[in-house]
Amino acid sequence: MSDREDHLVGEFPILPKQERAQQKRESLLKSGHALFIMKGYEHTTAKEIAANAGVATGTFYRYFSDKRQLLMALLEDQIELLMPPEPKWGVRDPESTLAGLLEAYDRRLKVLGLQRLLPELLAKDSEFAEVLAAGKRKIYDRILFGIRKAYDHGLIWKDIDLNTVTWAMMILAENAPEKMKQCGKQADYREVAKVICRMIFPPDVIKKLQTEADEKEDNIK
Amino acid sequence: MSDREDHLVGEFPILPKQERAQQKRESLLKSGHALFIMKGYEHTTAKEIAANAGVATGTFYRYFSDKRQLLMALLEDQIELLMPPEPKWGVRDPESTLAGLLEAYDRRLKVLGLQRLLPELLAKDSEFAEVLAAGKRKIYDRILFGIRKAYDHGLIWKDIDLNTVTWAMMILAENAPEKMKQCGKQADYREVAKVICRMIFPPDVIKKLQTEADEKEDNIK
Amino acid sequence: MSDREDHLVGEFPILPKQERAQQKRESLLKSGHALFIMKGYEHTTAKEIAANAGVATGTFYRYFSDKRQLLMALLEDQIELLMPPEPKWGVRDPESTLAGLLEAYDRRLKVLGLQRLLPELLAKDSEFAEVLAAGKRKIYDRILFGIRKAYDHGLIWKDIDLNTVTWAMMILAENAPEKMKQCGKQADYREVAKVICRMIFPPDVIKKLQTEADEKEDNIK
Amino acid sequence: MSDREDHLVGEFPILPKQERAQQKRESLLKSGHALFIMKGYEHTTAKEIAANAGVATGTFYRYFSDKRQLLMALLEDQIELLMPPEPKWGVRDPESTLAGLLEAYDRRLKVLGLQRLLPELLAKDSEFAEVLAAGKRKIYDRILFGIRKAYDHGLIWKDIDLNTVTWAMMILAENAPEKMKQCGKQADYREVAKVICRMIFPPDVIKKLQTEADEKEDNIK
DNA sequence: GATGAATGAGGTTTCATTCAT
DNA sequence: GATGAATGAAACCTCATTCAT
Repeated sequence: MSDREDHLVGEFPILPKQERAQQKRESLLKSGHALFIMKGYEHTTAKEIAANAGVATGTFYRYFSDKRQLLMALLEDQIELLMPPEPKWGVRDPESTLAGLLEAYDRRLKVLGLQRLLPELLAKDSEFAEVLAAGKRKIYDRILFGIRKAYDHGLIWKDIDLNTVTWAMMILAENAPEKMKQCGKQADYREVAKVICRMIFPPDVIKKLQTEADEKEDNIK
Repeated sequence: MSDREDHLVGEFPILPKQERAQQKRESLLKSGHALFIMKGYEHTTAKEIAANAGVATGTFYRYFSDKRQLLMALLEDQIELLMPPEPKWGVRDPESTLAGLLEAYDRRLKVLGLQRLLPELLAKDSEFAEVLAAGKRKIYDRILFGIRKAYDHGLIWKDIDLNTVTWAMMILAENAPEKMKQCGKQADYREVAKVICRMIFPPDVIKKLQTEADEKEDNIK
Repeated sequence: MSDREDHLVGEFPILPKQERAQQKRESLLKSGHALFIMKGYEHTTAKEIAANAGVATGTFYRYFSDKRQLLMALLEDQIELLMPPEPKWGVRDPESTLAGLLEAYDRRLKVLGLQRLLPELLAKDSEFAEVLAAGKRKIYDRILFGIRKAYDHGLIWKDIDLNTVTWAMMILAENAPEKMKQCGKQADYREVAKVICRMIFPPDVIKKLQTEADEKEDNIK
Repeated sequence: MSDREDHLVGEFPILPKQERAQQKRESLLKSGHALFIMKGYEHTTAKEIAANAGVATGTFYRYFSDKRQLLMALLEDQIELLMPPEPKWGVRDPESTLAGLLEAYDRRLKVLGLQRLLPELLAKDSEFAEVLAAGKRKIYDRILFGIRKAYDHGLIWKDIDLNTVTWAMMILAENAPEKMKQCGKQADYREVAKVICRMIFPPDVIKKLQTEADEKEDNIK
């Protein structure tokens, strides 16, 4: 029981330096990732993860102290991937910009896919909550940064709370595509983007940005 | 729990059998509900639910065939409660209207609280998915109905997809308060409402509706 | 643990004197009998027996201290029924005599049907073993008595152990019909009887007895 | 158990993995066998079998999917052992022949001992019934084959049904010794054999075969 | 390092029996 | 007396984790 505490942080039992070892670690991560998404965290056994990765059960525990830690590693590895590029709002048609971002974000989300199993874990495991919150916070900060710049350029509603818009954007980016798909519709990033734009930009700004964008395009031609 | 105590004082609790049984069922549901939310579905055992409800393990199985069915019952019982009242968009300041709706929805959501644990289950249990989707669909339909009426009255952006706005509203209503709280901020329904309004109504409509609302208020005074 | 001993003998909790009570007792016995045969002793629950008898679970325990005791009662009630009538070997064609006895015995065995579940119980419960052995012994004694009389009349092989023949007869009477049926053949009591007769009577006796029997029949005509 | 001790003394037990596993399987089979016979199938728990075999509960389930399957394995493994050697009826004193066969059969039956618990299972588990019936059928066929040869040599009653005799023999072989022991007598295979012989062979054949056998014996002297 | 058999705690579920109504 | 809901011990089985090879 007392050695439980040790696991909480989830230190590497061994730093895999060899090529082969790295491969095995990767293989376990991939296997765990796939199975967690397919069957859920609780219903995936360490044995399965190992078997699916082509190694023995015991080997699992050489690379991860725990089933829990494997999930942790997945989160840490992959939450980075969700970072959106810094958006340039003034540069071109904001709806297109946003639609592009949404699609990219959603594509990564699909790859990640882990969010499905997080809610249950959050309740039990505050560390997960922290790791995840940290990741979200980073994304949030980057988006907020972009929003703020746009705000300073006068592109955004004067009388709105930037934090709230930012959260709204993230929430929509995370959930809209899945929700719509659940209802049988293909996710239409363009439409979602349009809606979000209404949220952020006053109509005249949108028009102006679009006109500018069209002109640039014309110039290019 | 508190009404248990009542019996100790005065009248003998001659409850018709059926009623006692109902009470026990309720108590199991409540217990399950609380534990599911606190510890997650997978981490809650039938034994715990029973103990927490003050009954023996076996009693659990008199009322529910298993844990899954208890959750099912919770969902079916409670999803109705989430139905928002039909909103009257034209009647008064839309931001206030919306803020009120959001707060009410969120309050009920807190009571429900189950959504936290659903994602993991949805993947494996199509029946859950169906029950839940049916519930969501109903809410969606009601919101869409309100939106459409407003649209017909020319209150809403002409060039926007009503389905998308509706989904966006639902998603924000479901997630915004929690997300914001996760980050330490008190949920500010008013701000969220404002953001959502920008999404739906063109600025002039908002202004007009607010003016009308103010006038009405003045008249009342 | 100590009160376990009390049950061993299986005293009646209450002597049912009323008509209705008797009926219920009967009904429980019948129900238990049927279910034991259909599903086996271990796989039959007290609840089922009660339900099938049309009474409440608790009522079962008013009439029987135990599931075990119900089986006991069945055994005691019914083992009597297996007692064959005392056979008159010299009187008529022994093969017919025997075939008749076999068929009757088998019919009662079918009605009883409990023998199927006894072997397992014998191991655990010496009391069963005793009750059953007592019953068997009685049957054995009756058969042996008949055999002995025949022996004294010189009808039976001089150089054979009467006990052994008697056991052989009982064993064949108990098992032959079922075994043959298991293999898809209709039980042919006549053939079994013939075989048993060879075991008991020297050929000349059989011939003599048959001739006498035929003559008697002729006389009747 | 006793060979456990051996390891403590001298050589290190480097057994190839597979062999160790085999040993464990055997040990579980043996343990299950013993407990089934001692306490009956239903009254034996998987945990007990494991404990008695000196392994953990979980280990049981590595080797057998459940109790039922262990019994199945016992049946399949051991039913072969019951196959009697092909009897040579004409060769020597048939009573001796038969007595020998009976004793051997019974000895194996004692080892097997499982028949005690089968009846209850047969009713509910058709697979058991099949496995067992198949085994019995094989034995039956072998006996019948011997009987038929003897019949063709004119050694057996002309007017008797060979199937019936065969069944009768099997039934007696299976049950006679146990039944007699139940009644406190030592099983007297010789007497049983004598009785069975009367069933099969006409008296003159028996006499002839015995005389021949005696002469051979004399010659040997 | 790698292996996978072994462990045993702990979850799920059943059912003989009791007991308040 | 009758009822059937309640009890909780005990069976079944799984799986995270360890450890001998």
